[in-house]
Amino acid sequence: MWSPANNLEQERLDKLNSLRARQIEPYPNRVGRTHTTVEALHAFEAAESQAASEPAPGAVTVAVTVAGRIVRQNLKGKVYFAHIEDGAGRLQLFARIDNVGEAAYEMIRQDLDLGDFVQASGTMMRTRAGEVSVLVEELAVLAKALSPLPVIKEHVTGDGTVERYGAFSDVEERYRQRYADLAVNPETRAVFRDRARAVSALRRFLDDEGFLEVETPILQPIYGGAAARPFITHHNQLHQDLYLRISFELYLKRLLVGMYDAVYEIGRDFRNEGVSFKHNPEFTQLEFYQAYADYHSMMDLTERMIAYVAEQVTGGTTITFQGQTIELAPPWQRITLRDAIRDRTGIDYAGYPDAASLAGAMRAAGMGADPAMTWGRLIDTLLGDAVEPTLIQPAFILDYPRDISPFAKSVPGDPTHVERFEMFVGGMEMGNAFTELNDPLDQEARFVEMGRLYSADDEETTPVDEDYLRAMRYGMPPCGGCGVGVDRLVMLVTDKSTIREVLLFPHLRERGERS
RNA sequence: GGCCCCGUAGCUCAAUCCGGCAGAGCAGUUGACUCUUAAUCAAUUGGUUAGAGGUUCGAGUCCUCUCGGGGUCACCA
Repeated sequence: MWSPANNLEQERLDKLNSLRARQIEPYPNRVGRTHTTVEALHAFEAAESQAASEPAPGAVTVAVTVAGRIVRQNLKGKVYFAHIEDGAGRLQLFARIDNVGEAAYEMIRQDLDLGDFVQASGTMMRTRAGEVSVLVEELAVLAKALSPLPVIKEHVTGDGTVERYGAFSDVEERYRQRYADLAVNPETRAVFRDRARAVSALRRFLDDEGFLEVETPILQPIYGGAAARPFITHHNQLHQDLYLRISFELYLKRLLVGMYDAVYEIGRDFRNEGVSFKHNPEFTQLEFYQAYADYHSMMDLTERMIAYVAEQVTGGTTITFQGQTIELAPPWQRITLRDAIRDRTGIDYAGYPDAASLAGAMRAAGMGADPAMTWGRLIDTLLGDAVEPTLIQPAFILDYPRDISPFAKSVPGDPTHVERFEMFVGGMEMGNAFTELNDPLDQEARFVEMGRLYSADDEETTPVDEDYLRAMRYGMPPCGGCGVGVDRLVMLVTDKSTIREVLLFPHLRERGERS
């Protein structure tokens, strides 16, 4: 059973008990709200301007009942001012002992705290200072707050800018108690409204392009579609270990075998790996697959989609990300991986066709090169170290080494490369796409090849998915597929430098007693 | 996982360099105030300085370990 942790909570508990002792229910079941704060304000302003246009202006009477959380209060002798906030906005309450009576005024004076939810009934008016307010006739507690929220004071200066004092800014506490962060920091609420707008824009765009939204298993007997360590869980009754999915890829492509032309899924992937400013153990992924398409048409579609999302969230395709101006309107730069690496490092990896010679060239250029890495992994290292950080403006990097891309079709006439692109914006990888491999025998060979290449670090092996191969043997149409990291996309359009700022409840290590 | 930085009242922060009574603002409490809006004025409560151990006459401060967070590197398509 909870008990007060400090005098602030003790005093609030005393107030709650005092209310109950006077037969005032601090958590009533029913609310009688007639207007949101903003509706009340607009109703009054409309009535005011209508009255002003009439020949003989009379008193404006707009009766309302509003409800919200007390975010500021100011007791001034026998009058009381408070601002309440609801999901729509803020509104001032103005209560006088003459209007509400002595008993109610005593409750206001003694028992109300910042953070309490209240309901106020009265008529709209304007204070002498000009602020539209509710002249309160009745005031009721809707929910007593026992713990104090962080206190933030705001000062609106002459030019309309809001100065804030004592903002709740402790990063760890903001994440651990996101509800408090959201309650007191409107800009945090704005981030997650923007996130919702971004996700719904993705859906709208793909729906309009004729894609079908589907849902595939999160619990999978065989994981695959990416190189990542999975989370393992267990089904008790089936006596079966299951994996939390690391990608949707193999299930979505089964659906193309099943004759859907275009499908997408937005959902959670889980990867049992380190956390960083752009990695969380669970993250939101968008994957979409289109039959009769290839990676060129996926590029066209993807750049239009990202530009659409930016436009829907920010109002335009030119955005500011971490101090840099980024233009997301198509067309985006397209450059092969080989050219991009040669531009940045002077190394043309085509001249070093095996891992040993490439690693030697990298070391000669002063770069680290893990001797255990395959040729493709070395190239991937070059991409990550030398190319990725330079890609601030949106760019597609094309044509990847075959051995790190087991689900992509080869470039015609070039057995060492596959038709694959990754897209980068703001120095971050935002997505990954292929001309999807639909040759079942080649696919089987790739599984075997991957198993051989990665037997050393077996946890990242892509296991052979026999059911997926069976599906492909029924015939899979040529298709393009693309995956987009939704969290990173949201970082981009909300100008946040870490993924935790765009996750409502980012993963944090468990903490002991303090809470 | 390595390295660096951080953890003081409900919130935001001082005091740490160079060991010497643990402070301020907001919030709270009491009082004054019938148009305030960072309201104001007066008085006042509130601390296991993240935790454990050590050095010292004396530790928020120095040392060791633990916990948590941030950054960075490693890892990670």
